[in-house]
Amino acid sequence: MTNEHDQTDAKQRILDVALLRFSQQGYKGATVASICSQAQVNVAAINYYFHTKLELYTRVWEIALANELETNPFDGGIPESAPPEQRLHGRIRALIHRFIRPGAASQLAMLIIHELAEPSDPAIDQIRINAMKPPYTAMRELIKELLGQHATEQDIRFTTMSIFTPIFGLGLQQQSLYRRDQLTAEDQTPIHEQLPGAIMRRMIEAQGGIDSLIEHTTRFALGGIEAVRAKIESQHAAQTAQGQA
Amino acid sequence: MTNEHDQTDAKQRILDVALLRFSQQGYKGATVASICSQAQVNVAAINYYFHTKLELYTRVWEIALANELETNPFDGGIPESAPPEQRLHGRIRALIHRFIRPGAASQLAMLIIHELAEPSDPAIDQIRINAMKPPYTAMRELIKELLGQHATEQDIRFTTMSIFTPIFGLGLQQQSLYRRDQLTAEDQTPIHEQLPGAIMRRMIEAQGGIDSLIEHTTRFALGGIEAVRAKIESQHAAQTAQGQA
DNA sequence: TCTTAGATGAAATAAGCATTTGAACCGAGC
DNA sequence: GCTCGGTTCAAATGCTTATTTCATCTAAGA
Repeated sequence: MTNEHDQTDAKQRILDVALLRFSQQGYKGATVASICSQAQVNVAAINYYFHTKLELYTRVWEIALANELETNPFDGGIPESAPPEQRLHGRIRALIHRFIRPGAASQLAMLIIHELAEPSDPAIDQIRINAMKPPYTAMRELIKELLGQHATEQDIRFTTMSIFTPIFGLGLQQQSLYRRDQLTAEDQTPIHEQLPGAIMRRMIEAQGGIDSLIEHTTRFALGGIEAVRAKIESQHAAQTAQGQA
Repeated sequence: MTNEHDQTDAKQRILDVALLRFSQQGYKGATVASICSQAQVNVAAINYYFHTKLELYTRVWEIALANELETNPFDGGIPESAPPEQRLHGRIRALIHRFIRPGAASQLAMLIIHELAEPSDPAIDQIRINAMKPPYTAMRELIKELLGQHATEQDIRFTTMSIFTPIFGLGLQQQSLYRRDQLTAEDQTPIHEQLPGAIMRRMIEAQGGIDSLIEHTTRFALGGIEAVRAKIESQHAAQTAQGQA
């Protein structure tokens, strides 16, 4: 029978630790042995409760995704009725908080970044798509609205990419630096502190840094959108004129 | 004595193959055994000529960096005397060609992306900085010029990041998809083709896609810069007015 | 022709990893 | 008290790695 009350049961302890380690170190980086030792269970327990490491990993993704849906709305709390500029600001704020906020980036975001950097197994593709597509699609629709009715499919996708990718990319850089910190022996000078990404990290970690980043990213994005919109309209005007001639 | 003329000598064959494999698969992904078999040498040859895998890897970085400096100028061939907007366009074109152009991204760029995704060893930090800092610094100076004299350090760095990171990030996404292609068994439907990154890949690989991306990125960047510059100037005007009051 | 340093090869070594095994433990129900 | 199923454990297994060893080959110089 189950061993009920020795603190939390083994299965739950494994899940808790696995969620933490996979999000910090990725699938390969977090070894079965390290997870088990931290969860204070024998290695055989993983096989007993989850069959394989990969199955444990998919459980962790499911949990992280469920946690995220429960706590962080994609729209940053801005209602659909608000003007699109304000909704963009809300979404960018939500994304930056989720992917970049020092020490508080969501575990799902960290899992996504690890998978982006180092795809682990096709088995989790479907759940990965479930996690990534909705916020992307929502952003895409918003961009479409902001670019106006004459925007082509390419205009919309390229613009969405221009806004999304730097946030992903910056999150990745932060994680990369974190992993390098881990790798560097204590007595060594962390030479990678000279990398542009490290300077960015210091700015983000400074007082008010994350809010400045949100403001900057929103402003930059709106400026970029405006430029693309201007091009779309001038193109459309030219085509209309030609059509009339 | 040396075995001179059996085609090219073993050391060179190892270097050629290693450059290829490390840039495609990263440090961990490219195994000593696979490199040796493709170079048609015994595994002992790597130890004989290079001591360790890590030393071979640093040689490869040195070679990739030297190749890059020889063939691809950072400025995209636009002279310093050209207007800054045009120089930005040249730099963005050079970066996109280097990091994203399908099938033709430079080996140095691919090495950089792999290191970003999965840092291998502090031993190559210095050479990595040598490879990344000059183009970043050059871009940073250009942005500074475009933002005008009242831009703060933070304005400059955030803006540079907004232009640089999407190009890195997109290159990373392309590599990530490539690696996932490798991982997926032939008889399986590549489900990851539904990911936003895969759609982007198809657009880039289409006829004229890469040029459209360059045009878009430049336009978006200039729009973003303009928005940041407007904020800087209005802030400065407000401060000056306050100073006078 | 013989010597010898350089180069190559097959096999051994050692470490890290996920997974499996089979015995031991433990507590509820008979 | 005894059994029995769920649970835990230490140790073994089997695979993939980089690295080492040492015997063998090769060709230039004496």
